[in-house]
Amino acid sequence: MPELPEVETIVQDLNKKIKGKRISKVNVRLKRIVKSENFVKVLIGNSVKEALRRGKLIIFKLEKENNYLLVHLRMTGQVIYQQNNRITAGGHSDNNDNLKELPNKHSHVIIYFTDGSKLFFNDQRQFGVLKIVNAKRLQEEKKKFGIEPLSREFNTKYLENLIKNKKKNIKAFLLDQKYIAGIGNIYADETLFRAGVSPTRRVDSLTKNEIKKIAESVKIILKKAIQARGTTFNNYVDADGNQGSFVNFLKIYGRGGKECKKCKTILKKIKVAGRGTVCCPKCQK
DNA sequence: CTTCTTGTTACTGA
DNA sequence: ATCAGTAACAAGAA
Repeated sequence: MPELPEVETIVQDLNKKIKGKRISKVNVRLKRIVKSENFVKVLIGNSVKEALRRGKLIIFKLEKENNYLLVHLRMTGQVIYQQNNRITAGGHSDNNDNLKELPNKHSHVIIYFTDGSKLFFNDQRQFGVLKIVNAKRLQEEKKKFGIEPLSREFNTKYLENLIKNKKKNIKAFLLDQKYIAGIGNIYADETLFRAGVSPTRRVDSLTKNEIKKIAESVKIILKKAIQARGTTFNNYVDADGNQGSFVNFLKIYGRGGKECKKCKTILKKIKVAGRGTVCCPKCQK
């Protein structure tokens, strides 16, 4: 599941690959994925100035007329860059089919560049979204997101102010993109385990020290995950088709029923905020 | 066959 | 207004 670290990895990779490349052709094989009428028209003849990220959203700044291509991968979306019939940029993958011939049956949009390279948007579940927006609309889209957790402004004090007068549980709060942008199920669970806070705790019950721990843990976990080029829990792959290695550092996600790495207590799998949630009843209070 | 999975939005009822 | 819960979206794994 592409969350902030996975999207960041993809964006960094793509930035090295497609800056300045001009689009010669666009093939929309599944119309539902594309939410803009002018999608093909805007892209053809345009070029990519740079790739950016806001939360889990990929933003391609286009050269012409202040337009932007927005890509949200949702659960199973992939953005794969292919040059000379060899894959050099990755995304979330399933069945390692990114290593096979592209396009495959999940390749819903293909962007062709004038130098012969291609960008594939693949999505098994077809929940991903591609659209074209202008500068004004981009600002509106960006405004829906809360603070970037890796920004300087995000610290204990900021988080303290953010949760003021809120009554949600902390897991639902961390997952809510309008408060903090980019955290999904994996990193919410890992963050709360590291902070020693139960996912079911209401935010108005947290002590100042717990808030501090959570703010610090968010940053540390996300930074480490980016360093590891993301989490390949199922099938995510990095720029060279290799797996993101953060799966080796997961302490809690996907480990329900197994022993806690800290205290050997059997980890609980529960449902919080409508999401499968793993926590240690002893380490997380 | 059923159930579960994940991100997001929409909707319900409290 | 705020919050919890659930359905919906689609496809596949178990």
